[in-house]
Amino acid sequence: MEWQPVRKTRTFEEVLAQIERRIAEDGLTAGDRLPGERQLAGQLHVSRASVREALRVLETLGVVSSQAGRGPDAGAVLISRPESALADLLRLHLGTASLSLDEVIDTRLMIEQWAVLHAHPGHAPAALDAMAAALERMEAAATPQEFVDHDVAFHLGVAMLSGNRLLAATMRALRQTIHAFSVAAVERAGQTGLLMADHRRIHELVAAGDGPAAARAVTEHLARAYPPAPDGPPEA
Amino acid sequence: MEWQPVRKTRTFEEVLAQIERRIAEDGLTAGDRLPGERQLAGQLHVSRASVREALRVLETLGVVSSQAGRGPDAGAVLISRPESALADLLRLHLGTASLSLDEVIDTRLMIEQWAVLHAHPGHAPAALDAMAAALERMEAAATPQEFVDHDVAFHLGVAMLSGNRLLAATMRALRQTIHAFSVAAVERAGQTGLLMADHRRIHELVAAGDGPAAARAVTEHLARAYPPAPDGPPEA
DNA sequence: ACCATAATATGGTCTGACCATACTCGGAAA
DNA sequence: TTTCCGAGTATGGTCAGACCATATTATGGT
Repeated sequence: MEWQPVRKTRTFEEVLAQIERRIAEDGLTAGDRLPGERQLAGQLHVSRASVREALRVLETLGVVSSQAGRGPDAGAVLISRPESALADLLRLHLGTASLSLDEVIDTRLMIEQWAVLHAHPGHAPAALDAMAAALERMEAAATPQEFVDHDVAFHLGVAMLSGNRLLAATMRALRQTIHAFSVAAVERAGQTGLLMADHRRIHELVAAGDGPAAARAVTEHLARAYPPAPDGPPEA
Repeated sequence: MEWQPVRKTRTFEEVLAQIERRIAEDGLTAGDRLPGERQLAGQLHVSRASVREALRVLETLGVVSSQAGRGPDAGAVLISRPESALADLLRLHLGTASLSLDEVIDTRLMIEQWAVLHAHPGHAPAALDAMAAALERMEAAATPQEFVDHDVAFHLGVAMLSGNRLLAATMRALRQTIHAFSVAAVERAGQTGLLMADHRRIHELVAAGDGPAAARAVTEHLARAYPPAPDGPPEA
């Protein structure tokens, strides 16, 4: 038998847990501030260095953002833009090579099909509203950038139809990548009329509760928005 | 007009970049070691604290793992087990409430159904092998813990059928959560005979290339493995 | 040859200090 | 009175040096 090394927890991990707990219990949200480093260190009876290591972890996790020289109110700010951190994470995990377009699109297709087929009565209305709002803004968009901004919001709304936060989180995690791909696609396509028609159709079908038809519409839409995959597998 | 504050890079970020560069240039892989903290600090002419903050970031990203007291050969080890970091990320992003069982199971179901329906001829053989190996080990498992270890490996194999690394990465990200849930489920169920029969059936159907039937089998399996959801939505 | 002990190097932590920045507030100038 | 400028002050960022517990390696005695 082999002895397991007891895995003594390092103090910054304890600090991390306490901060997380505090965020949860106090219901802190984006924009709220944590106590200053010295204050935290004092309250938790640890050194400032340990507090800083914990804050560094929270920062790479995309939870807080620190800024020097802020006034007496002070401390790390809670943020809520985890996408980039998650994207970095994925990039690092998958090795040097970044995700292929196919992989991202397939995943998108999977999530959106699932979402429209499993729209949850309790969550769908809010998602439908978000989709409708995104549609309006898309119409008024002047630049491809702007159009894609709202396009992403629309598809995020689709992902939220089922009320499954994990799906929405995954979609948000892919936001950056999707955005980059999409701007290129829209600029290549030039006109957005067909895409908008697809969007409206999807929205209508979901609103009418016709999941299967919506799923087909989603499939067609993604096929139209992104080149039909020339062929030839990327890897040997 | 407002001036952007030039965002002076903090020294630990510079350290981070240098370490990443070094890893890439020297072609370091899992198991290789970085120089010790003091040595790194000396070479880069920064304090040990800055080096440690950088290492903490790399640790959060799942790139390295530090361990105290190792001999003169030294430093942080390169690893390739990003799952826990990703899991933490997701947990934090989704707010104070952790994911519900339903959300995790639904996502699993979505991924596995998609995977068996879109098995990629180039990637499926390797995944099938992994599934078969996991099956054998599951039979020999003595404890629920052990059984679940290989069960998770089996389902990870399922997720890899399509060759989409994003799906596999997501499944890996959920590994910890699934593992915890599954141990409880297996202990509750007591006997694993039915589950093993499901596993074998899924493997056979995929091997035979019958995606639709495999998808149905996956659905049945997950329904059997996890209680049929009493009812009553968790949130108001 | 073998095993227990000492030496050594490492990560983990703490203390106390200094810097540059950003806010606050009081007093001088309008 | 109002406006604006400057000192004061608290913050995050960084550093140097120290101590501890642990893990590896040498050492030395049996």
